[in-house]
Amino acid sequence: MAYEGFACDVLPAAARSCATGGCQHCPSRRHCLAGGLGTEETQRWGTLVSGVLNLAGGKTLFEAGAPAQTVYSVRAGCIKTFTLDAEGNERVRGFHLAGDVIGLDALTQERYPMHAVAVAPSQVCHVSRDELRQFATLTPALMNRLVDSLSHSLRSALSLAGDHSAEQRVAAFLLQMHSRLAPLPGRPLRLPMGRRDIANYLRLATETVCRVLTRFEQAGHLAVHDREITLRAPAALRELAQSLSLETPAAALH
Amino acid sequence: MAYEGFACDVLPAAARSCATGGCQHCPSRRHCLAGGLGTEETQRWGTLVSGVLNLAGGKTLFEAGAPAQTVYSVRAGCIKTFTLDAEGNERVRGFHLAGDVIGLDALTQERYPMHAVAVAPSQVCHVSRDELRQFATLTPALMNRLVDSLSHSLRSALSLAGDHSAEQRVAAFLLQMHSRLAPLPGRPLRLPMGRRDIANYLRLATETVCRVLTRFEQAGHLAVHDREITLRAPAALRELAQSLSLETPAAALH
DNA sequence: CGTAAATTTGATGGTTTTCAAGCCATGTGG
DNA sequence: CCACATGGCTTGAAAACCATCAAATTTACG
Repeated sequence: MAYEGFACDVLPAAARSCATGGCQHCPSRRHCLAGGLGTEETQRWGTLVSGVLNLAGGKTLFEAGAPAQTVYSVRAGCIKTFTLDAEGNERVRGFHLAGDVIGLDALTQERYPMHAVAVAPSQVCHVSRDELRQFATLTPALMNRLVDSLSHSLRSALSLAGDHSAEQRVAAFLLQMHSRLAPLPGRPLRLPMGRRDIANYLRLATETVCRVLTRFEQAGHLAVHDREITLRAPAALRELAQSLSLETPAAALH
Repeated sequence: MAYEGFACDVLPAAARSCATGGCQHCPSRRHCLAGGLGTEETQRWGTLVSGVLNLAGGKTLFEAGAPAQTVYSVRAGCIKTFTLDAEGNERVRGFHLAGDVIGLDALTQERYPMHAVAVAPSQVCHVSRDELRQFATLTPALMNRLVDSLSHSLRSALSLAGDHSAEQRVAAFLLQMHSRLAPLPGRPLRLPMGRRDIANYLRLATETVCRVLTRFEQAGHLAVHDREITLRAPAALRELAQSLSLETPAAALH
């Protein structure tokens, strides 16, 4: 079940703060929601974080339909969110890396609309939905981060909506992962998730993702070693992915 | 340009009210944003409507990037909204029928993110963005309609995001049009838009839409006469379209 | 009535999926 | 330590599906 080993894995805020020095010294604070906040506000933010949860790869964070009282901020690792259709087929909706927030839907809804599972060993911070909501109304900088986060989700959801070729999708995915994981210059990009999840997310067959990767490798655009990928010609990938990002002049509902 | 013949085509609110008896007697009031309001509130709503615009088929209502001071409520006809990508290719984002509202983005943004063009002869009501925003904060029923309208847009946008077969897309489209246009029992469904716009909206080739329609006709699911379509076996279509609607347990961002 | 546009049908080709098999790493039990 | 099973990844061959090109037919409209 979801919270297997919960009690053992959660460090109370005090212990965590003691162990890590609090949010001010969190290694992923720059990417975190709290990133744009001042020192004082960051401390206040730290009091919202009621604990840190360690999740082994494959473990469930929460399930669709469960009451949503908590928003999670990813501190390390990778969480995938997905839905299940009527036939029980998985449908990956997104990957959440360090600094990403999961469960923002919870701000306006009572239940999680998706399942959330750790794809790699991960750490996530608990944040009370109600306290976050309250704090956000008092802190414009935080509210801006929340809105940014939501509109970013929407944009990336819409960018997958178009009919793009397999190469365009994979190229865009690799570039996005590269910018989000930001490996040190010269170091390879290590993808936290497997080919099957990537393919599902991009709405492609697993084999197609493989083939596109080998095609890119043969073209000299990158080097593949299992889940480690070295981008050799990011410009070529960017050219391929272009139409995926330029497509939406502004965030577009209708 | 957008407002060609604007001055001639707009009836001032007073004249319109005189001609039609006001929003209380508008033929599409049940589908309108004002639909859920009480008599008194509907009258107040009527004062927000500053005019009615007649648009011939093919005429532009507004262009992407234009300052968004007005929200439009479709009274009759059909307006399509679309974006243009870098190469100038059109991309249909939605069709707006009687009762739909166009430009709700304008509630939070300064400019229209999309182009809006009448696909068939249409009538649209002008509503001031600022007055609508003000009125909505005072009228919970109206605010609910606004949120419903937005979440409906989001859901339909996401339902197109999936990778579905041409038959699934066309079936879902026809069912949606059938329920929104609600032809009298036994009467055919008259589509306001052409095959090209349908195909573009569904991310298919025009020819594919044609072929699917003839395939449906040969299967006995419907009868096609130009833009008039009679659904003979809605259940068969519903079965095909199922995965498109059941896919999202709840409105899902992430 | 005639021209342009929209719709339909046919033939062809390309991209992706599907089915099938092999490879490789990891882990387990003997 | 090895045999073996497992699951993820990769590659190959065939088929499905849809887009594209081309042309016939119909419809719309000045």
